[in-house]
Amino acid sequence: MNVLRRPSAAERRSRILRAAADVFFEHGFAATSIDMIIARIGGSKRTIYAEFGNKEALFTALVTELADDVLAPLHEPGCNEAPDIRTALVRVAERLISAYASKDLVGVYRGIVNEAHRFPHLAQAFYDKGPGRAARELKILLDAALRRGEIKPIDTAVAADHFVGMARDNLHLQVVLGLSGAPNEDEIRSRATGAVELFLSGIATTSRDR
Amino acid sequence: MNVLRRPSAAERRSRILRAAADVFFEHGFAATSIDMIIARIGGSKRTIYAEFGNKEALFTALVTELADDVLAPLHEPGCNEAPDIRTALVRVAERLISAYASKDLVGVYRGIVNEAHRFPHLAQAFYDKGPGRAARELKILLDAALRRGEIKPIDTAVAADHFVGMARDNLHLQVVLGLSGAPNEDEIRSRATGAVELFLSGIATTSRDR
DNA sequence: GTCTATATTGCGATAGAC
DNA sequence: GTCTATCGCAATATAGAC
Repeated sequence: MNVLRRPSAAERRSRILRAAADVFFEHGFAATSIDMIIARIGGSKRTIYAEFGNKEALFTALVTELADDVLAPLHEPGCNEAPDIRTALVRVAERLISAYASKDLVGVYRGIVNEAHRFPHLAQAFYDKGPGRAARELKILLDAALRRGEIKPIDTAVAADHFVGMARDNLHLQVVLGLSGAPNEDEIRSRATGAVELFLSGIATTSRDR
Repeated sequence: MNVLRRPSAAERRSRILRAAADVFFEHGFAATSIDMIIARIGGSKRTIYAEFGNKEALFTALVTELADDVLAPLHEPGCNEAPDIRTALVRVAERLISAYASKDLVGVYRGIVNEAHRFPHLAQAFYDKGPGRAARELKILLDAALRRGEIKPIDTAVAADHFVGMARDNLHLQVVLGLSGAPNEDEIRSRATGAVELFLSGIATTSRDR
């Protein structure tokens, strides 16, 4: 049953995390046993314990690493280097909406909501890395636009929160509740431009029309 | 420890629901036993089973009835009878924000996110009664304002979704994740007017300044 | 209190790396 | 050949269900 080549440490680790994610997301933290993960990928419990230490650490690792992967596009260099605030916001909104509707982030979100009392530090880390960081970076973007005179003098931190809220939207909620699948490219683009249009025409000094 | 007067059926029912809510919200559906509820209010398991049938039905009842209670202010008569769209929106936003941050709604939300796969109909009902209904009623409000010429010709359904998203906001997320307590009156009012200002200046035909 | 499930650990055997 | 990671199984501990 063994493969011929011994997989690298990184391969092994990510295989474990992928399988663990699938099982944790389907059954929840408490109802997931290490054996269920082993059943999917083979190998020995000892390998998992050697790599992660214990079940909580495995859960923590998969939550943080999966969240990092999903959210990475939001912080790519070049993300903030748009010619104007409108283009920059559309780009951010598309990535936000897409991330919020992704299977992995929804799984992570559900897991954290379930286990927030058991892993308070994890809930904090999730918020800081996701919506918190998005709002912080957005505030920087807005401050720059403010200096360039592109937007009205408003509280940019509050505006950033509103924007992230709009991007999260009822669509994210429907996905979290299992009422809707992931949106397609067109839907994401349309929602992103719509949100930016609404957001911008509110704070732009020059009130453009659609 | 017993009271002299036998409580009415309605009193008994709501006492059970209150206790059940507290226990379910603290431990989650799976980890809650009927005995834990009995331990809080006394009485017999038979009373609960006679009233609700089983654990799932009890959970369903408390989720729907608590959600109804929390969301009732959103649908009160008079809510839509404001002199202008701005006043109406502020009123709606305050009630939305307040509801989203309330202990009961957050508890219900967590429970449903946990058990969405077990109670798909419940997730659907929760969405329809809460964010879905709010967006529907908001759309009616916006359509009326549109006919009165108060706002630009936009897709009012999408705009309503955006508004509800703004109201839900990072604040709601922080409460759900246990990172923040309920906001006070001032914070709610300030967030509501801020969101409406941002929202309105985007869609109002006359671009007012703050 | 008993019983079951499962997290966690111990250890000899083995397969690939070198 | 040695060396090391991994495997497979067995054993221990413990928490919760009944």
